[in-house]
Amino acid sequence: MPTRTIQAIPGLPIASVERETGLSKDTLRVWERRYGFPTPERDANGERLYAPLQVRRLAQIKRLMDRGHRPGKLLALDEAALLALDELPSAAQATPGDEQLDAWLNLVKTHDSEALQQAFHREMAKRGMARFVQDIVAPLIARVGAAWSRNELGIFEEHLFSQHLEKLFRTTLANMAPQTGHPRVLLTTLSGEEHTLGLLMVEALLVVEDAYPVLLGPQTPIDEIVRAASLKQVDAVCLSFSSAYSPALAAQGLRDLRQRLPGDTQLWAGGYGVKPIRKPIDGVCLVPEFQDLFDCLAGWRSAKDSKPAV
Amino acid sequence: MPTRTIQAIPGLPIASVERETGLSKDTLRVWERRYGFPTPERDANGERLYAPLQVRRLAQIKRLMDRGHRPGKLLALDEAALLALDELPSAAQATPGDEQLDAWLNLVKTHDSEALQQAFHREMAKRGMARFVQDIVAPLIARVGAAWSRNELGIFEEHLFSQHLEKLFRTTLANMAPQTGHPRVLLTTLSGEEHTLGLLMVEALLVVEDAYPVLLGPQTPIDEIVRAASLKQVDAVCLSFSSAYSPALAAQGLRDLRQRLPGDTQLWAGGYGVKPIRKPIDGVCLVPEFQDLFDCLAGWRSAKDSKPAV
DNA sequence: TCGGCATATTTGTCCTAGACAAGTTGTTGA
DNA sequence: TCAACAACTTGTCTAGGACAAATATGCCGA
Repeated sequence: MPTRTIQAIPGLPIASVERETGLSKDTLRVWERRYGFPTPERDANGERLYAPLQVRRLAQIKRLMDRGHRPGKLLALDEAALLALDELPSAAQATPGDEQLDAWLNLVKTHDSEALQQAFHREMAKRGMARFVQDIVAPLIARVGAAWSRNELGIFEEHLFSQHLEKLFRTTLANMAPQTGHPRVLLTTLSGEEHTLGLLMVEALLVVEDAYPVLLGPQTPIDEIVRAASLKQVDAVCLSFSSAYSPALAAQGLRDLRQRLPGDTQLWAGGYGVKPIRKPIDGVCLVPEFQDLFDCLAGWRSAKDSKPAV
Repeated sequence: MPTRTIQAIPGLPIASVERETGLSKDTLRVWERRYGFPTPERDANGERLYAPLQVRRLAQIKRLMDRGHRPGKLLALDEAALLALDELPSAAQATPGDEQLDAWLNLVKTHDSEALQQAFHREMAKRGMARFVQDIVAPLIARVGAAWSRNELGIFEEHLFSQHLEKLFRTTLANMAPQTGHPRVLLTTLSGEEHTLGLLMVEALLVVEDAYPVLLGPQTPIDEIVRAASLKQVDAVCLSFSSAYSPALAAQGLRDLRQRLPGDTQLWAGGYGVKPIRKPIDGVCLVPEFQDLFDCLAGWRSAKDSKPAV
């Protein structure tokens, strides 16, 4: 068993830094050229070796960029200013939320898996699925995201939280076993959007409303969505966009998909990622809030009633 | 089943090809330079646009490389020879349940969700979890991947198949509810590796062996893995790598992680992605096959017995 | 004062082409 | 038959240069 020597780490090669920070090799090199940071050492072969401290700072800068800051500014700042930014101005931090949500956020922070799982089950039984999703889960996810960007909890806690929710929804849904129901709705995301939780929440809401969701998982290319819609004979396709997804990309993707989908197949788009889309897209139903999903559903049903035979 | 028609898009940019095939941009460019394949068009700006057919072939070549073939040979072959290679020598896996697997593959191709789900449950009950995973699920996943590379089924079928497996494992695991057991094993993947199925299979095997898995989900940065291991007090960390993950990156990541993890915490690495790693890494247990997982487990338990008090 | 539009800057990704180390294969000699 | 050495293969790194998409800034008219 090797004794761990602290100083023994000369530095990380560029590939490791890419993996750890999510900044591409090209970006790392071009930052060094343009801004003079980072300043990696070189090994005998002239290849970059990044000091662990700089890697840490790069990760911090990446986090701030995800909050909307621009690299040009961030890279000019020194250590202290960076930390100050990290603490302070996370936009809508002052959500005057319930104490209950705060209590739950605390369970997430302390990785109290058992308590969290129990609380979830209790609250779902108490409120019913629809209200549970809208009043608890969705706000809590937003809360956790905000806390992460404020560096109050790490990726580890966030992953654990996601896993608990996924487990909860999947087991609950498995027991509800929808073998029928209308409309039939295909659930997926476009390539580049990996978040599955939104889909699971929608699936849960659809099931309790006696619709028939077909969960396809994330990241389906557009032509495959079209093929799936046809083969599974769905009445609607529902896409989910997280806030990380570029609104322009989302709008473009929705237009592309709308064009290739049969006219009588509805197209719904939900999630935080569609909120910034101002202009309505022809033939696409934007569902920024879960409440709107019920409107879509009702809309389809009344349309169906007016021309019943298919 | 008719071969699916390739859509008339101009071509994929290099970044998309990297994502789809798992071949790095550098590799794609150097192959073009050295072997004259692939031969992408260029857009108005001189940037590469890869024909969908060539992307498919690149993915096929990658698959064959994971089986041990060398790129120099593969890239010199024509379409027919490549397909022949794809069929033949992998049949070394001529598991006796061959016809059965083919029958199941057919269920995947025809999106017969109900029949597939039923067959899964029946077979799991019949064989028990361990044999079910090793004899059915793992080969079937390989089969589906091969069928995809032969263009016999699309992403849609593959996603649907994955969703069924995920549902199956998650519901089964939820009911087994491990609140105790040893060793405690943290399950996750490095950043860049998104596949969750491997983790779920390992979790299932660990639970039936009376270990205590902690499922963290995919894409955890190294320092967060270290923090999670410490906070959750695990005895081992188990990473999963799919065949798309670059072996060099995997090895580098494992070395990085090994260095930061406490010496008494074991590190296991499994999945198709570790098969091409020849050189053993100091202090890391490579688990290319599920069978080897049991050896790791037994190894830990005998080591623990020899110094019981902790 | 404010919204809309044209211009300027910022920024990530792509390009070429050369180099080299680690791994694999092939050959020679004991 | 097997070890040692040479030759080849192959992925990843290097260096700037270039450009388009995203974002910021300035300007004009209402």
